[in-house]
Order: sequence, then structure tokens, then C-alpha cells
Amino acid sequence: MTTDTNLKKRISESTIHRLSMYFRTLSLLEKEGFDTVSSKELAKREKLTPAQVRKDLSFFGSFGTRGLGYDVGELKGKIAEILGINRVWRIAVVGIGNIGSALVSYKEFTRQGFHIVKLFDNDQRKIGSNHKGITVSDIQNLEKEIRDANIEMVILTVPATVAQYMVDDVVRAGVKAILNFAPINLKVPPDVYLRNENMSMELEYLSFAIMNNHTPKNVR
Amino acid sequence: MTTDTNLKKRISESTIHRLSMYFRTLSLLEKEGFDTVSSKELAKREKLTPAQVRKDLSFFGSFGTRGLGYDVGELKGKIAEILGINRVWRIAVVGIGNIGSALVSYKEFTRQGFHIVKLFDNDQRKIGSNHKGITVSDIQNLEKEIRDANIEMVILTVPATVAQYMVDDVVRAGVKAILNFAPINLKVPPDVYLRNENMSMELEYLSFAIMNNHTPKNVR
DNA sequence: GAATGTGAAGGTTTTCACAGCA
DNA sequence: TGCTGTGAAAACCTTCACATTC
Repeated sequence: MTTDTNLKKRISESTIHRLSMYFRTLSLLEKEGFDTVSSKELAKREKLTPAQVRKDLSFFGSFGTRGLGYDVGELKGKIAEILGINRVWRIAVVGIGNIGSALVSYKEFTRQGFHIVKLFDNDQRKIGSNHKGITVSDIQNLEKEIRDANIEMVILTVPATVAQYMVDDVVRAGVKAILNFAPINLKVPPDVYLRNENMSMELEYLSFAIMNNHTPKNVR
Repeated sequence: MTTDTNLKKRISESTIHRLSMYFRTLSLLEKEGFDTVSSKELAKREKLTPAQVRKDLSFFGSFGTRGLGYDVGELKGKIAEILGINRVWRIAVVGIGNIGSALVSYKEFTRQGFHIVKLFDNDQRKIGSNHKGITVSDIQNLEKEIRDANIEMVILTVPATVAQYMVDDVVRAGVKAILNFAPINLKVPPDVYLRNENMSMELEYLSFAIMNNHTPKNVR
């Protein structure tokens, strides 16, 4: 076994994020026609150190060839396997406002295996309307429809005031991963993964950086 | 002087992100009618430790009262000052596609002082059209118009293929902070701050977490 | 008594440096 | 020779614990 799936060591979030970055860059390298890539080249493209790249990969196995580097296609496949994106994930978007409907057309999701297959809203004018071939369902039927459609992840783009109610419904429907865009701290049971996407935070970081001449270590 | 602006110590990115979180929670606490808050309560709401909260704040000064806690309004003001959001930032959105136009209506930005005042696109059908009272300008005039409008930050929501050209223009126009949504590694001079917003990354993290029963330390 | 502010301790992540292999 | 894989060292970040102040 080369890919060590039963990893005992705790993998840091940073490592996982960098794997996502490597994956994207490997896809690009593949398109550019490269067969192999060194940790040095990969590091250069991500503005990291070669040691960082090698260490990240070493948590999961040894995928390279000494003296040569990594096979681009093979490494890409290994990382897809590690991240769990060598498959299709069925996703629902709850809240078809400005951001919600923008995400329905976000091609990057599809490209990584994240397929949006269900849309929900509470607005009668939106229910029944069509976005990229998907009909918007009534939020009333959230729990049943999510179950029936085998949804595994939910993207939440509802107003902060109702976000917790939606989460509770979605959790009841058995969903184990939620990506939340509402600016509020949500409560989920310990077996449900919740990530918060907070776009203001990034602008606030930029604001801080300009005001303080902040010298960041990693650009992220 | 209570707010130590000439900070010599390097502040970590995590600390800055947590300040953003504190700011949002303090706004909420203010609305809920609280006058003071302890590091314990603040920590509970953010799922952090009280020591973390106090340490974060201690880098910038001492804002609390022993035995009592922090004055909600005052601390909120101090954090706004630290982050540089006690003012208005003039922002342009370049690329008025799905995501770009969604961001124009994103109220959270306005609430934190990030005012979108200019829009750019290269599509003749979009140029001249109106989004929330702002007319879309031709990307041809990017450099001059950004200068004339005193734009300080740019949100980039163009396709990856043209993103670097847009960055070069924007940099030439004197912009020092860019929030990039294109899935590509952009090059900027060392005095320009660049942040990448990568929404697939968050889904990939969720995917990894589900597949590996990952136990995260901080939820972010 | 209650809660802050902070050195010191503990833990985690990154980088170094080199042995090992193609 | 060139580049990986990895223990060990260094850097960084978080938590502890307590003196200090209201």
C-alpha cells in the first residue's frame, strides 16, 4: 500500500489546504504538458519551500522518485484520492439569493467533482424557477428532499437570521458537511463538519495589511 | 497611548482573522444590549479559549478592566481601528459575471466599510449597464478610471485566463490590495497585497474531513 | 471576588540538513 | 548527480498559571 489511508497522525488544516493548491497546480502542469515535477518547481509556483511540499506529501506516502521528482498525473491522482475528490459529491444550495445563484454556475466546483443537484428557497417567486437546469424547491420540504436526493453536503447562503433553523433541518436530514456563507456562528452536532466562508474577513485582512505594513509569511 | 500602532512584533494571520471574528461578535453583543463582555464569554461564542482572546488583544494594548471585562462598544472601536475598518475603503470589482455581480449586492461588505464604487467588464453587453446604481465601465479604461476614482482595493472576478493581465493593469494604477477569485496563482510586486478566495478549497476540506474522520482543532 | 495581562511552558508547524536511492 | 523522504532543530502559536488590578 502506497497511499496510507489509515493515517494515525493528525494532519494539519494547512497541509490539507496546500494539497488543494498542489492539486490545482498539477492540473495546470498536466495541461502544460509536463510529465514530472520536482518539489522545487511545485514550491516555486505556490510560493512555498520545497521541504514543505515534500513534508506535506510524506504524511500520506512516498509518491516521488529520487533524482527525478513526481509523476504529474500520478501525483494528481493520489492527491485526489487523499482529498476524496476522485468521485462525485452531491450538493444542495440552500438560499438562492445573489451568492447562492452565482455558486450554481461556478464551474470550479463541477471541475473538482462537486455537483450541485438541488436548490432550495423560501420565496414563492423563486420556487419552481430554473437555474442551470435545476428547479428551485420549497424549503418546506428540505429534510425529505435532501434525504431522497442523497445529498451529502450543503452550501448555506441564507440570511443570518434563519441560518440556524436551516442548519437544524439539514442536520436532521443526515447531512454531515456544511459550507456556511451567513455571517453568524452556527451550532452543529460534533459529527457534522462546518466551515465558514467569510469574504469580509479577507478584505479586513487586506485592510490591516495596508494600514500596518504587515509582512505576511504565506500568501495563502 | 493605549492602542499600540507601532507594533514591532509580527502579528500572526490567525490573530488578525480572530480579530475579525471578535469584531462581528461584538457588533452582535452590542445589538443584544450587552455593555461589557469577558474574555470567557467571547471565547465561548467563538469556540476558543479565554487565554487566546486575551493574548490576541494584548498584542495591541490593554483594553479591558480587571474584574470586569471589556466594554463592548469600546473594544469594538479599538478592533475597528486595528483592522483599519473605522473608515471607508473604496473598492472596484473587475469582472461582472455571476460572482462579481453577486458581490456588488453583498451587504456585509458595506457594513464593514468596504464600499464598492466602480465596476469593470470587457463585455459590450454589460458595459453601461447598471448594478445597484453603479454603471459598468469598459475594462479598456481600467488604469485611468481606477486612479481617478481613488480606488484602493480591487476584487478580481474575471476568468483565470485574463486574471494576470487585469492584475498588471490594476497594479499600474497604484492599487495595493487585491482580492482574487480566479483559480490561478497571480504575480504581484512585493508591495502589493494579494489574497486568494478559493471556495473549492473549503469544499475539498469538507470532503477530506468526511473521508478521513478528521478531527479539526479550530473550526474557523 | 472576578477577570485581565503576560511571562513561561507546552504543543504544533515549518525549515534544515543529510542519508538514501534512481 | 539530482532530488526525495525524514529525523532533528528552529520558529511559531496556543495554553497555563498566576501576579495584578478593579
